[in-house]
Amino acid sequence: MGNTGGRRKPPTIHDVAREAGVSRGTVSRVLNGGHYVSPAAAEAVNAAIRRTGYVVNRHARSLITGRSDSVGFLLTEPQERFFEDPNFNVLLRGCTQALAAHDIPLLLMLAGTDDERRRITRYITAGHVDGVLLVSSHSGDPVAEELRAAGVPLVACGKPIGLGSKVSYVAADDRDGARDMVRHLLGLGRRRIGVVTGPLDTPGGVERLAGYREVLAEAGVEEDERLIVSGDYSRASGEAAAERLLAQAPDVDAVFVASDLMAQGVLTALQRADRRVPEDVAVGGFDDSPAAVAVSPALTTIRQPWDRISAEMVRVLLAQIGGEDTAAVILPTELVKRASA
Amino acid sequence: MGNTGGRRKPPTIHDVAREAGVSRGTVSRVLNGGHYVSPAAAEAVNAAIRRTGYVVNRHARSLITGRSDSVGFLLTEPQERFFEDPNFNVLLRGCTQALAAHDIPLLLMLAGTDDERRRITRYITAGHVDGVLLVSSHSGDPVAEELRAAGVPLVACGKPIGLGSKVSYVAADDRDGARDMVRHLLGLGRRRIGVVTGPLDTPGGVERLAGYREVLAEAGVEEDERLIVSGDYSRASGEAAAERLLAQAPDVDAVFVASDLMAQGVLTALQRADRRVPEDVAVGGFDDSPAAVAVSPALTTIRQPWDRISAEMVRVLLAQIGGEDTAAVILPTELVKRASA
DNA sequence: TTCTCTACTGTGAACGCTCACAGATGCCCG
DNA sequence: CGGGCATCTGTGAGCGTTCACAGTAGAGAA
Repeated sequence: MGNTGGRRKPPTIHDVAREAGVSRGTVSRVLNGGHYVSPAAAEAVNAAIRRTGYVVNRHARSLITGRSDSVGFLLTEPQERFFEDPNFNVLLRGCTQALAAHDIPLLLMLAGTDDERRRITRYITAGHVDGVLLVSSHSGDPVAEELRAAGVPLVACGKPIGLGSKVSYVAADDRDGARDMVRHLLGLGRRRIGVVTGPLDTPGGVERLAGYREVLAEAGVEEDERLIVSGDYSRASGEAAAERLLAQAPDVDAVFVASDLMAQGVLTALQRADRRVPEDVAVGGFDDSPAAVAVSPALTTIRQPWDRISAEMVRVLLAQIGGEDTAAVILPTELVKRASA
Repeated sequence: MGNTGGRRKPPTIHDVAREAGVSRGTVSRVLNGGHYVSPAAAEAVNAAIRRTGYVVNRHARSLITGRSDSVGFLLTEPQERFFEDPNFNVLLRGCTQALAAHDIPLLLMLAGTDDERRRITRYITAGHVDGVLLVSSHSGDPVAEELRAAGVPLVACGKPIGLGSKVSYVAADDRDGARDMVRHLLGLGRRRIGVVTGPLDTPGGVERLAGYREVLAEAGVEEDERLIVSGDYSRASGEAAAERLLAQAPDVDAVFVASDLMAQGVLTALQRADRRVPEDVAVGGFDDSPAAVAVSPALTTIRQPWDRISAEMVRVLLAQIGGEDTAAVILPTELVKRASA
């Protein structure tokens, strides 16, 4: 097969100008906003563009403007965790589409190895993208630090935990979501409420646990360390955590699990231990991922507004690229009641 | 916060040349292969590059070479189906990493709406990417046709079904995988083997069904239309298909399901109908997705070599960009035995 | 010596665009 | 009627690179 047909040389701004009977400058002005052009000229140019099928050469434009009109979507560190997580897909898709609306392509960047990390950092700091959407649960991510230091516009998904310079971020209100869920479990009359936390070096992990603690304290339920176990958001870790929980606190009557994926594992473990859900043990998840309805009983869970998160990330990043000062954005979550609690 | 620090103007090839005491041309030669440069000059240039932190400006390079040194990863049509599919992630990651090794960024392109389709087609045909990795199960995909007609290097994942000009593709050997699975079920002594096919407007759907038929014919088992039901690769469709199957052919003693996701649904339906797996009904999946081990019993399934598929797609695409004629690549699958069959 | 060949190096032009600036036109106001 | 202003248009320069070409130097052959 091969390149049958080949690619013809595309028309340039010059061709359009000649076709429309105006100068390059006028065509350029029409292309960029259209200020200070007469209606007649604009019309002629647009017609010529249509006729010639002209598309701007972004390389030439970028060369002079210094902008690349593209942004990077950077995933650092534990790729498996995210790639297994359906929310990642929703986020990636949302960002891609939000950017597409601005005609800005998204470059996918996966920093797994140190070598990749170096390459990507160089690529970004060299100005090949205008800004970066960062997904990194890691505390004190060195790539993020370096990019921030280089003054690269940066918006993180989720609160970047740890230290260092301040970074704009967009996140769901993890703590408040956790509070809602635990309140719901309390409302069901449960008092021995366990928790399977996420990794405690991630903001989500920390915040969801904090919400759990707050509500119990508020309600006057005394805290019991045996009711607290932790996982790493994976299904398998949820299963293992639930086993530990059952061993440490056999009288548990509800579990708040910090992710649906882990909740799947918890359900498996409970089933094996012959505990009925929700009669014996109510289970609450977090994420409202597809997994939540795939299991039986369907999971009561906390929905994170991923579509809004991605849209906000893009909005904030573009604002930052535009030179504005941007702050953190926290979006509300929603309790989704299903069969498991 | 905002742009504290700001971005300094990066060094150019000119700066490097001055620093190394040579001309632009020599630096450029070192950058591109290093032929016809004296060892001394090359050394001086490399030292200067290291000292200045120079990174080539890809826009300037692209402007003159006409190459963009980037490729698009294009997903057309039913986005939900793919985004729910964990294999998609593996593929995407594999392609990104394989390209990264060549220092080529991957642009993610999602063609959902007609508007997006138009925009993306224009973007690609304008030469903003050198080639396209295409994921599209759709028959006669108009975007693919248009790209092919424009002479854009193109490699599809899976055999593009239907008509039109020939397109290079990389695929797992669906038919052979199906054969392996059905042979395995026969080997277990099952004779009333049902099948839940994928959508029959996709190559995978067609090929896997063909493999099923071939083996049964070979084995002298007479075909029974009641044993054939179809789904769309989604979990829910698998569940519905299994219900139909049980109603039409209650004596079914094995089911070959064309995807693990659907197999999950099949398992649910069988459980509800009080059929034990694998004792009453053996179940074979396809994909070896994470879902395969997440369910109980764990799925016997066919593993597709996704890591090799992505690597091959990139290899073939780069060859095609380099002007070579490329053909289809078919990779072998592997039977993974677990509890369900 | 002179001529040729190879290895290497520097120079200008060009890629397609935007931007700053200068010029032109028309209008309103003094 | 001239000056100021707003609106519109064309022109040249330059963004950072590669590429073709010309040119230099040294080695080896005639």
